[in-house]
Amino acid sequence: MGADVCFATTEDLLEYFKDHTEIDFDTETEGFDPYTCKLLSAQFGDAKNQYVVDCNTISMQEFKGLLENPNICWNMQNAKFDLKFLYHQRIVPKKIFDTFLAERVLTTGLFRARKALDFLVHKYCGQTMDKTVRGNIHREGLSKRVIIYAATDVAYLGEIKRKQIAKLTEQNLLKAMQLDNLYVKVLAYIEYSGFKLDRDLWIKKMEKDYANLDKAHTALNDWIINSEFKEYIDTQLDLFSEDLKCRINWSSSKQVVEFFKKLGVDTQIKDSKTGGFKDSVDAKVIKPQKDLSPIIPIYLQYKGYEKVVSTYGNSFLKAINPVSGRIHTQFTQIMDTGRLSCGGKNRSTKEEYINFQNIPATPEDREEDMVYARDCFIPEEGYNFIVADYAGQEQIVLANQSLDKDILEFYDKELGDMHSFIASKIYPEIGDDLNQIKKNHKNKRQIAKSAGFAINYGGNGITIADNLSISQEEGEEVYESYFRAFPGLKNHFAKAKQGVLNTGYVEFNTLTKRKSYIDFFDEYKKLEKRIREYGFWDRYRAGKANDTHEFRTELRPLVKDFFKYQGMMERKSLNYPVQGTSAEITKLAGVYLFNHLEEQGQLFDTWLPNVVHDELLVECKEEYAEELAKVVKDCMEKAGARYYTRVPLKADPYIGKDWCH
DNA sequence: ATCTGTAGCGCC
DNA sequence: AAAGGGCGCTACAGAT
Repeated sequence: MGADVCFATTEDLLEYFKDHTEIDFDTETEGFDPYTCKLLSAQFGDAKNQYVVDCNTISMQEFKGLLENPNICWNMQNAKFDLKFLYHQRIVPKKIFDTFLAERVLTTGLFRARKALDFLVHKYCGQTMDKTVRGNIHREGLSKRVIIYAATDVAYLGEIKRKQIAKLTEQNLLKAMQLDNLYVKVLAYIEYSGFKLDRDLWIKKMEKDYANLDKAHTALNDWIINSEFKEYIDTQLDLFSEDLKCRINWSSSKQVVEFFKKLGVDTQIKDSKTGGFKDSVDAKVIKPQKDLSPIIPIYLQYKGYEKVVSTYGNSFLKAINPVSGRIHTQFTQIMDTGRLSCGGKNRSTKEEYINFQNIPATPEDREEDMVYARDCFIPEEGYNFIVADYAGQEQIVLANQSLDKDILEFYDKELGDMHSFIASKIYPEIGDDLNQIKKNHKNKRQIAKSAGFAINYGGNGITIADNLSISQEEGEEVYESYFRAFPGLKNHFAKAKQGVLNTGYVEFNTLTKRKSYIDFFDEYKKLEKRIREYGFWDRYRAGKANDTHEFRTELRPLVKDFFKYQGMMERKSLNYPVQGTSAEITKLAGVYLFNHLEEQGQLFDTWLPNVVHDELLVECKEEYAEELAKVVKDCMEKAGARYYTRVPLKADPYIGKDWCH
């Protein structure tokens, strides 16, 4: 671009933008962490003029009024990043349009739009951005070419936004986009808040985990050394040692498979990728065979400790921020179902981020003297946690979406135990006294529980049979009776399946109309076209009968792929609306809560350390806790009611010093 | 030494 | 014809 660089004062900038209702905004920083890295520049712009503020000489406080002006929408690419640096200056913009999030909303399911702006500049403006200057910002300061580079980052945002809004309108996605543009402020705040880890307790936990792992490891090796499996004993003694050694690396599933087969364990499972069989020492495969040999339970124990030692170990300590003393992780805001994900690694800085969404839940029956991972997450001195999750969030969303008469009855009459209720519907002969079923028909209740779970995720009779280790026929029978019992659900699911096959996307709900697009839909349609060609099935049958080359190499794989894709789409069509709408409800609850904190002046005094799909975690001063817990409950239920009123979503916050669940 | 794919498993 | 949804991390195994 024919750039013309000239000097301007803070007053010039404020004067220029005073009547703007939208401003393109970006920052350059020393790095990714607002606690340890400085803000270098801030760029304010529109299509005509861009201002580059040197943050070394000018305080961002000069622009606080502008940035917090409620009439201005800030157009940003990946706003979460810049927001954290603004939060660090206690500046909270009111309205955001994030071109990165808009792109993800437009292309959910297809591919994951990246955070770099150059892709969108190319896609929407046909321009190529020169990113080579970026690396020099730190070294050469605000030189002319750096100024031009920095200004370029905000020159295109307005144009991208307008073109995105046209597409969002066309695809009926404006509301989904609005929700995520509201939520990005919340998610930035969650990352900025961080989560306090008790370092000493975590070290104690690691020591105990290591000791347990070591004990299990020794037990495994001793078992081998004292066994008949001489081929796994290393007899080549070390010069100064008389110890025999076990040759098996217990962390290698390949080696353990080999040994377990010799032990007589059935390691065969179906490979869903190839359709053939493969060997596995997955816990769910070998656990049912644990009575075969005492080494199997020891191995399972070893695997458990290996997991907590490796995944939930030293990386957590390394992640503690030297300035805040807390762990600040990174979330991704829009995955294929609109859910968040968490964790990751920065490719350039090698920084590793902790996944806050899969930290082991503390078991009900705590072992004496054990330290569990969640025990180590604590509130600051004088603060409390408020832990709030939705009760049966996905189940209730499904009830509202399917409006199945009998499922509604369960909620209307507050019958209590869902699994017993389903059992009573599948097996009418056991009556409808749910307490009695829970006590006297444990097996049928277990079948109902497992079936309900599988079916909600698109499973079928065979899945149920696999899960319960019952015959295929029995599994099919459970599947059939489930849908006989809930015809409304059956009808709802049939419509969902038809929908995705017709359109190539799954629409989550009627409020936001958020969609997840099927990335292999074109391929599916091509296969479908071939299969629908006149005479295809005659050729298929003839080929199959004669086992022809064409059948093996062309016809069979084609049909196989066709049905594989169709099955995948159908299962997504059942699950995504439930999972995705639940994610939206949790996001909206977060927005309501954030707005409350902002209005009450409680931001930076009350923290949001984590969010896990259906759960919000708040950290506030002890004296706020009682009242704020009510607000949290209210925000969550209000968010639920924005989507569904037929069966209300409920939340019940817990106040305490621990992250219990 | 570094990368990629897979198995296995943690959470909802 | 296949046969439960969504994620991310760690170890191994095999490759470069």
